[in-house]
Amino acid sequence: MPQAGRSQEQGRQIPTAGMIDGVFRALSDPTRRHVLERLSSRPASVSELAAPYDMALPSFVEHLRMLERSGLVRSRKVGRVRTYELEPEPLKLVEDWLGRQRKLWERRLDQLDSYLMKMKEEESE
Amino acid sequence: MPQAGRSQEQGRQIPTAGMIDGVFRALSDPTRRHVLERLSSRPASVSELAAPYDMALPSFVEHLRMLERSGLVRSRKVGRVRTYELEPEPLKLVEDWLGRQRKLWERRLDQLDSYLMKMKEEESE
DNA sequence: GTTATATTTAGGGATTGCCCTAAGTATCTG
DNA sequence: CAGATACTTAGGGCAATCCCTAAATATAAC
Repeated sequence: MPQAGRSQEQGRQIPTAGMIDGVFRALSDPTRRHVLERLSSRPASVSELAAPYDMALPSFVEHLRMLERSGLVRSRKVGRVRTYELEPEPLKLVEDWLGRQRKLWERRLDQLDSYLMKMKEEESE
Repeated sequence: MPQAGRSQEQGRQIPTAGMIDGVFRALSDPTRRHVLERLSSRPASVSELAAPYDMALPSFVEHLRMLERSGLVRSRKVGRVRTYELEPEPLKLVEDWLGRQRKLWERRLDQLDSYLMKMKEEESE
């Protein structure tokens, strides 16, 4: 009996250094981001996903392949229909990087602010 | 009297739909991400930034240009030295997208979990 | 079994990304 | 002003992206 639970970790990739590159690149295209948004409500087939786009099917499918290579989605084929669904782990990877980075940036800019504040104080003394 | 404060908003870009593409693409290269990390401690010149990399200078400078096109950094040239510094706004853009997305994904997966849970219950009755 | 449906494969064209070397320009230093 | 320093410009190669059309394959439906 085949299981379908999320607790099953088949095919999950180990977060390589290079993996984050692929996730960012996958996210750099509006079509692919829209597909991900679409998939956040429910899994969908290739043609369902392709319908809104004025693009030849093979071109569109290439986007799906890229999303799958990046690990952001997974697909299974049943009969003649391939269904795609989300895989949220990689997103956390890049979110972590961004969060970490933003904290550092803000700290740095706060330092700059207090430096400028101090300058201003000393200036007016 | 030239101001230096962060409160000055010169050259800030309006968040276009296409801007987020550029930011994600800029972040998709490890060299560029490292540069950003490096810049989170302090501004730096081209050669300071290039030093750690085993790469011809013109190649490296191309990365810097891409970072600047994306809006993630800004540069000014004084004498023969060009200095780069961070520009945190664009990062928030992509962080927002990711945060929004992750919430949707998690909701979706929670729904899946409760669905599977229900299936299991009904199965064992 | 023929026809419609859902992809997939094959191949090609334009643009961009990511690297290089070689030679320039502009500025600083002695 | 001569030489060192800090980039900048010019040009080229190779691979990947992002789009296309035409034709194949595999399943489903009548």
